[in-house]
Amino acid sequence: MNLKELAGILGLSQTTVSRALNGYPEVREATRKRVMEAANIHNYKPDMRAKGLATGRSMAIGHVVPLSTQHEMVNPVFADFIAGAGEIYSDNGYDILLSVVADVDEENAYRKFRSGRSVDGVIIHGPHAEDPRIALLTELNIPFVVHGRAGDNEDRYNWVDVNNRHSFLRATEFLLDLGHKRIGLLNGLESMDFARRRREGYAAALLARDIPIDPDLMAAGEMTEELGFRNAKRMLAESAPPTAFLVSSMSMAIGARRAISDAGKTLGRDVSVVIHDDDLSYLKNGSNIPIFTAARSPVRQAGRLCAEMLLEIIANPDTEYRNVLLESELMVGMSTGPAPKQD
Amino acid sequence: MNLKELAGILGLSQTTVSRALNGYPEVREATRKRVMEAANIHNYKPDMRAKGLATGRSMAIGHVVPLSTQHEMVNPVFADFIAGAGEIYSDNGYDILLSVVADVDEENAYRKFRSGRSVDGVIIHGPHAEDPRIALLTELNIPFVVHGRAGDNEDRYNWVDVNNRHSFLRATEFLLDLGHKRIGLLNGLESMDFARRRREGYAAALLARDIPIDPDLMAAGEMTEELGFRNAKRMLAESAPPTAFLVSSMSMAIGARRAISDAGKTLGRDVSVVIHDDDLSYLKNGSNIPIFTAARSPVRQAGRLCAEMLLEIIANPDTEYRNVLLESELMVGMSTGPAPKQD
DNA sequence: GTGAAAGCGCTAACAT
DNA sequence: ATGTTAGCGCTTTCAC
Repeated sequence: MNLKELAGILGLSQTTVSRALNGYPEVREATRKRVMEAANIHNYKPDMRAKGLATGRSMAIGHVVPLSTQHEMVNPVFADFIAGAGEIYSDNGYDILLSVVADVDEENAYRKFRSGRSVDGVIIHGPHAEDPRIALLTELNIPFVVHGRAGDNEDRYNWVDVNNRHSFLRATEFLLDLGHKRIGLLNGLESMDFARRRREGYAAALLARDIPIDPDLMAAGEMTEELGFRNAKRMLAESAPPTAFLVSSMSMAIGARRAISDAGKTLGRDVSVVIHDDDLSYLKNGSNIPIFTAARSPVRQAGRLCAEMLLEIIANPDTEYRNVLLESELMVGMSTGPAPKQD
Repeated sequence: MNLKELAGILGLSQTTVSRALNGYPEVREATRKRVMEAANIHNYKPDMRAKGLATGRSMAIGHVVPLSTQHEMVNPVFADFIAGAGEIYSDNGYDILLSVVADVDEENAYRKFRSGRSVDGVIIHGPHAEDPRIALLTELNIPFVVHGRAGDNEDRYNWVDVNNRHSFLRATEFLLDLGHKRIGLLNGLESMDFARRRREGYAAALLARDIPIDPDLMAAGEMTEELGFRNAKRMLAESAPPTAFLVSSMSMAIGARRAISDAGKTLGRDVSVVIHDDDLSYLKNGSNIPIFTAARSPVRQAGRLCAEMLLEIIANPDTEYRNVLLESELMVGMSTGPAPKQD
């Protein structure tokens, strides 16, 4: 069933039917009602491609998922982000066009989005410090929002980020307040913008209290359980091991937890602070685990905000650059120590 | 840059340029070469919508992500599956069209795929026992492959599944061989086909050795760490607690591990067997954790196979129904007990 | 081997 | 308030 057929049945022109269906004001209400009903009865739904061809819109948002040749891991926050953004998209009739590509082909994927006119806008995931995609998409003139930030030109593009620096500063202060002096940092890859900011926050908190920064207590790498385990283990084997860990993801925290347990440390006194995604269910009960506080990073909410921002930009391209800085939420899971300082 | 412009530059007709670009045989090689080069230089890429409109193909595969109103969790294997399928898709010029919808709207999402002609085929994720989507998609006459199976009409649709029943049977036998008599089952929601099969495997292994099936040792629910923790805790508190656990996902295993640790059990003797996804990095070192063997379920590989199968079906619609049954791989992570029986 | 023209299903400018 | 017509950018007969 297409427009022509439907119009034929109704004894109307395609134009009128189209107008009635798309809410144009100049059609009589009685006609609109009749058209709507017929469309329902015959289960008419427009061909999105033809619609796109005619209007220049595709009603889809592009997300590129790079599969690294090095470390084959899908961005762990991707699913949660999509869940949040997807809510907004479907409320507005948009779909997601996913392009899974080898990371070396990423640029080409965006170019194809552009020239194939297959999307109305894109979201950039996992920005590096100084990310080339910003310049590329600006050049391609395709509306985009960055989930995160890329370096320091923060006023030259649209973004939604969580305050990673402040989160880690706050979390470090919290550990310092508990009396810890040697705090191990298990960070993500520091080529990533978020990891760089996290380290800055960590370092700033230490410096503010004149505690020297020990390179041996800092590790950066992929956020896997394996690396969390290995790096924590290495640090714990040093002559002056850390008494607490600041961890950059759930997986690493689990690895660190294992290393702590292997090293025979008593769980109640070892502390990890983890900043990560929405699932912090493990905090909701008072069990005896070394992770007892976390900075909850609202990934799903970020997804919603990115999507809202992008749709607005698409609808109204000439607005100023916009951005949102979310605060993560410091959560306490058990009470073996004082509550975190709320600032 | 569109076809018309490119043809203009070359002094050829659109037809010839189109034919040259799409590998039709009737164009002279010299011409083809000239066209290809010009296309490259001017960075010509076809408008996919127009192409789709003309050919009837959209070069996209639909995946529907239902967001349950009850339990807001994204299918945990989704990211890994997409990574595998995405490889195949992008090799063949396909993209993924993702529709995130409230689960009650799922049927409508497929209907929109159909009438909007936005996809050439779909993958069904997380099939329930007797899944209505099979009938729906068959009726809509849209090519599809199921990741998993839906009930017992296995010869009436295309599917790629892992042998859940056999995995859990084998894993249970393994625990029995170690001398365990009371084995706790922490299963997924048993409305899901895979969970039902896993329970069958578990039950069959016990029955074969005349071990009664104790309902108190079986739990089914969402595969979260929280539920793994709670159910393991409950079982461990019983008068005759389990001496081993069979766990249906990584998250639940982590929860169970915590419950075991809380209960003060010695780690070396408590056993969990987990069947889950690709990331089993935690097994690669011999640390002292209660999870020491796992059935590795090749999600990414399943993604590849589903994608390959679907593309073949799309290319050749009149083939017989096809299916692939993958075996999970039983892995041993530490050697506190005998190696698993390989059968 | 190449080109002209029709058409895919829709929207939008221009009538009436 | 409704209809006519001309595209959107591509593929695909049909002609030469």
